[in-house]
Amino acid sequence: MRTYFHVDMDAFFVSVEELYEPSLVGKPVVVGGRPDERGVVSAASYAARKFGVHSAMPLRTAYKLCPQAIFVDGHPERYREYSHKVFDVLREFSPLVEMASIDEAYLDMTGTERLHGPPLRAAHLLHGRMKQATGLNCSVGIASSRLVAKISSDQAKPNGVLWVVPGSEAAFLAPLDVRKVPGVGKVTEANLNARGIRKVEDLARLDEGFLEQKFGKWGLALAGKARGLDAGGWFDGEIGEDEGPKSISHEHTFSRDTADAGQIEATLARLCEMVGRRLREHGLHARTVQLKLRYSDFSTITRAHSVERGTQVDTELFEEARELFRRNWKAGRAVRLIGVHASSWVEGGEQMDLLNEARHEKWEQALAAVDRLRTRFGESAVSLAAGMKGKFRERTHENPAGLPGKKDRS
DNA sequence: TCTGGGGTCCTAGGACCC
DNA sequence: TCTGGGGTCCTAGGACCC
Repeated sequence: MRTYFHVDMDAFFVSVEELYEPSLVGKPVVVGGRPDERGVVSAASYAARKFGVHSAMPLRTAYKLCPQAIFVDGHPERYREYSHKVFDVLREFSPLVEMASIDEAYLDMTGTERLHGPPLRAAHLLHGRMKQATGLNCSVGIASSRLVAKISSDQAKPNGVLWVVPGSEAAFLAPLDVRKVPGVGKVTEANLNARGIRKVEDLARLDEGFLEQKFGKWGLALAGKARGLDAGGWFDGEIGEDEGPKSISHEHTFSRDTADAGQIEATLARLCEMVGRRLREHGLHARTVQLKLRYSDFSTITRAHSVERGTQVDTELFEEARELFRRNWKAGRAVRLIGVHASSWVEGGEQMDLLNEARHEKWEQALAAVDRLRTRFGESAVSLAAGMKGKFRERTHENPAGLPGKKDRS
């Protein structure tokens, strides 16, 4: 029998913003951008949630529901910094910690009783220590499987601790909506509801074979989940393994749909620089470059191309991405979003003739210098020439004329 | 002026190889 | 002249998570 904790930070982004701006505490706060921007809510304070505001909701909708809310931009660097602080606290309680996302983690607490006492005591110690060290509230779920620990931390929110005692898993899960099971989203919920399956107990009653037949491999995992088992899906493998990213991507939604090829390609260049930079940071070479295009009607296509040897060079990524764009964009059709996605890592530097090798080396050296400049002076300090071909940057509230600013000159 | 951005995993079809 | 499988890679799309 193992003991797992699932630790989930409460309204994480909002809480971090409150640390920087204490006057926000207790108020309806929406993190994600201004209410007139294209975008969705990243996080809402509990005061804002009372008005029906929740994450993933369009900002404009949030504004309609709660016009008095304070809308703030997100600060990913701040959240990453606090995520590291959270991790450090968790490591005081177990060597086996896995951050499942920026604001939640699994701990394998098996065998830590002599150090921290029984699970409930350890959880309360952790909870207090978290507040003391980071100033943030969290909720802790305790169970014999990661799946049940995750569901239980959700039930414990906000700012609570909940232990599902071994043996009581089925009784704990039975009355919950199927939607509470991680992996059951809108679509699966609707499919299950259409068959009269609403609660986890309805799911648990069903035959495994039936679920497998109806939902394939997923149905089998679902049958296990209904019984509180980790097998399959996101819960395989040991806690604490970090294998690094499997893909790196950046995308941009224009504040207004555009059919201006210059503007779109300039944005594409910028996205390739961002992807390239992160590939270099991780020491990765991508063999596959994928372009994503979303049109005004929200229809979305992806087009990918794989090459023999990988790259981490901005211009090479851009060549691939631009080629995909030119081949697949219907000229004149207004674009809402464009994205670049890199994947399929390979060891770099092999199988290149001497000329290309030299050129490639030069680029890598130049980019290392560019990365250093960007670290010192900010992301927009240096840009690919192609990125400037659009001659103007997108219009934003900071730059209503859409003109290149001081920061854009290189 | 409804619908972000960064990810993971799964499915399914076609190419290609043995 | 009729018609195997299995395995892997590539591509496109979709569900889901935070």
